[in-house]
Amino acid sequence: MKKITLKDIALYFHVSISTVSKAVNDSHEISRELKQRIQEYAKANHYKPNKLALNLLNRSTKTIGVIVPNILNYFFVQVLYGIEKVANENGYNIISCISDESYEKESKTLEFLDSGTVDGLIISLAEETQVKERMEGLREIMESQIPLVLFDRVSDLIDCDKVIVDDFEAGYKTTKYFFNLGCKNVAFVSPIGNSSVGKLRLAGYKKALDEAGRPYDDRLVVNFTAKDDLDLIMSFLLNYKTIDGILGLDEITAVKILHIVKSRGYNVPKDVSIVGFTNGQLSQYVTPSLTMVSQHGKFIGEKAAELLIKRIQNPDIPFETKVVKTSLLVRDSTKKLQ
Amino acid sequence: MKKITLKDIALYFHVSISTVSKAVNDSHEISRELKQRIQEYAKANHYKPNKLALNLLNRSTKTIGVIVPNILNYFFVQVLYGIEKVANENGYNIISCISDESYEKESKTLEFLDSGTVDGLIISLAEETQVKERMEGLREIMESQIPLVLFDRVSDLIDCDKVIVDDFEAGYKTTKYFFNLGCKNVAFVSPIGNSSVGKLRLAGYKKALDEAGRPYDDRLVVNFTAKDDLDLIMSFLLNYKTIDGILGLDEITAVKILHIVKSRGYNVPKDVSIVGFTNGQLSQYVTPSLTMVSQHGKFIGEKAAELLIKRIQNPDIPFETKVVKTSLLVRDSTKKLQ
DNA sequence: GAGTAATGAAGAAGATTACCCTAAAGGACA
DNA sequence: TGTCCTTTAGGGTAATCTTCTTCATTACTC
Repeated sequence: MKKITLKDIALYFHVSISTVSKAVNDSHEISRELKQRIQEYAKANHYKPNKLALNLLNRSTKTIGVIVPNILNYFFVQVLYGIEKVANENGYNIISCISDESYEKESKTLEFLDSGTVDGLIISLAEETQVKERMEGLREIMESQIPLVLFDRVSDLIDCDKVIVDDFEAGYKTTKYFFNLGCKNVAFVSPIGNSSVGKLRLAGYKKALDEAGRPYDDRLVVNFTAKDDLDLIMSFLLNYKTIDGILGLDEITAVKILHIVKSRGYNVPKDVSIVGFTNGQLSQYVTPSLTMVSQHGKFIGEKAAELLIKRIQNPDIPFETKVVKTSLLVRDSTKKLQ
Repeated sequence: MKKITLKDIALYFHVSISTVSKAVNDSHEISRELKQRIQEYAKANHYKPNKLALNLLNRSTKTIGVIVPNILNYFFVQVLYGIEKVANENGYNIISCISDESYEKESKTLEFLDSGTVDGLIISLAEETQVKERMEGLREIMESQIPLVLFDRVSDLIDCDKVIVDDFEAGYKTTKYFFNLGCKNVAFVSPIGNSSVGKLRLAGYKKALDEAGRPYDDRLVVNFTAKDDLDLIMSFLLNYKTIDGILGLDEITAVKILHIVKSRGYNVPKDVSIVGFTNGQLSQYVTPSLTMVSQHGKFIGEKAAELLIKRIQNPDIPFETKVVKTSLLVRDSTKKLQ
């Protein structure tokens, strides 16, 4: 017993398909009596208009595609939550995909989502895509005229709506904050050294160094990947100099650093202050609770979705870039101001 | 400059649509020369077959719908990750929806996903749906013959493939574990008292009590909702009796309990042992690290996706229920065995 | 006259809708 | 009161969305 269609109903009542269509849509062109019989029959047989046919007819799917690099990262989950909220309020559903930081997977996903499946796209680029500047996939999308919003991990090579975090300022402000606390040697530990986001924060860090008249020491800047042993890396760092401030570029990194530092006998925040990026659940509940730079993930998601829906409805307005300011949530992992 | 279709190309070359279709699909029926010209033109103009039309033609979308109650819960993110992995390996994409524990939102989503949008569904029920046993939406789905897999929050009223956690056994084993540690008064703190999952774990808890010959004290069983003040509730609990073991039914609850208990001057695990459910990142990094019951979220997601894809390919095999065993990850929040 | 190569026409997937047709009813007018 | 014209109720036709596939239909060649 497969899905019932207008055709089946038409056959049953010996009327035309359009009559049935009008009947189920309660058109006044159909007599009360016939309409009622058809509607009852339709209901009894669980008739539902086939969405695929309607989508084809209307050239719209009321669906937006989202591609994030990593769903186990709480920041992206927050963004996703924000997107879903706004999308839902506007009658859209989201089809969410994970690029796993891989250009290839991102491209394949893009190809899947191209060509009618979605009304628009919200994307944060895979690290590989950013590093290698492989924009072919996105170019295709742009040429297909599919509304596109990039967030967080964006690219200057693509002209579209964007929602970004003011990462340069965040790096700058946070580093200055360390200095205000009295820190002398502030390390910068990044699992995303290759992404635009990581680079901007580093630039901010350097500017703060510069303004404070301190030399830039690249041995205090540590890039690592998932394959590396953070424990080992931190041990080199801590043996190199008397570190009294550490900036971790995402939540899990900050938490891991805290663990490692504590396990080596340092007191946080007395000996070492730690600040992390992305305010999630983790940072609140570790001991001591971590001072964090919040990027307002949910808010970013909401803005991205709003921007996209606006563009879907009005494709010709000029592109917009929304900059979301970060805020510092001071907790117990940074010593008090002197 | 909108999307180019076969028709447009046909018009350009003054040939029929079917010729173009065959040409772009590299059919041997078309002369080499014409084929090449058409293919070049198609490529130059970024022709892509319209997925909607193909979906309609093939009556398949290579998309599976997923509805989870809450995406900010790490367990569901893990499941989602597992689903995405298997789906992706099999050429499926996922359209993910959040029910926010609300029956109404779940129903609306179900309606959206019904009627052709997806090839199959993977769902964990909203708490409201479970409590009120409102199965109308799911019944519709079943009658539409859409392949369906329920996981974690399931219902006996619906006959379909299921992936469940052995929550009864988990509740039982964990409670027994507390007794083996020497605990006398084990509290049971649940934010999901109304869901099947919560009830099963409680039943296991009772069985362990029973076997140990201890009386069931319902003041040791605490149900609360997001609106309630857990701090206050815990204070009542701790004042009521000398609690020396607490079972928290999800990760964030366990972590919060740990915080509250510690802040009241108790030593964990010396005075009170704590065990939580769902092994995420939180529990590893709090101090002391929490002993957790792992439900293997990613594995559940993988199994659910496998089950669904199997059913899509073969709709007539009998329904299956996969039970996933939990495992206890002993860490520092439970005292040592005596 | 048969075989082959190259192309086109038509139908199918499912739904909507602008437009058309038919019959009966209503109204006007001599 | 009979005839003609106009309405309108009720329903059907066909176009449309895009693609693929099956089955012709040509025009050659041997």
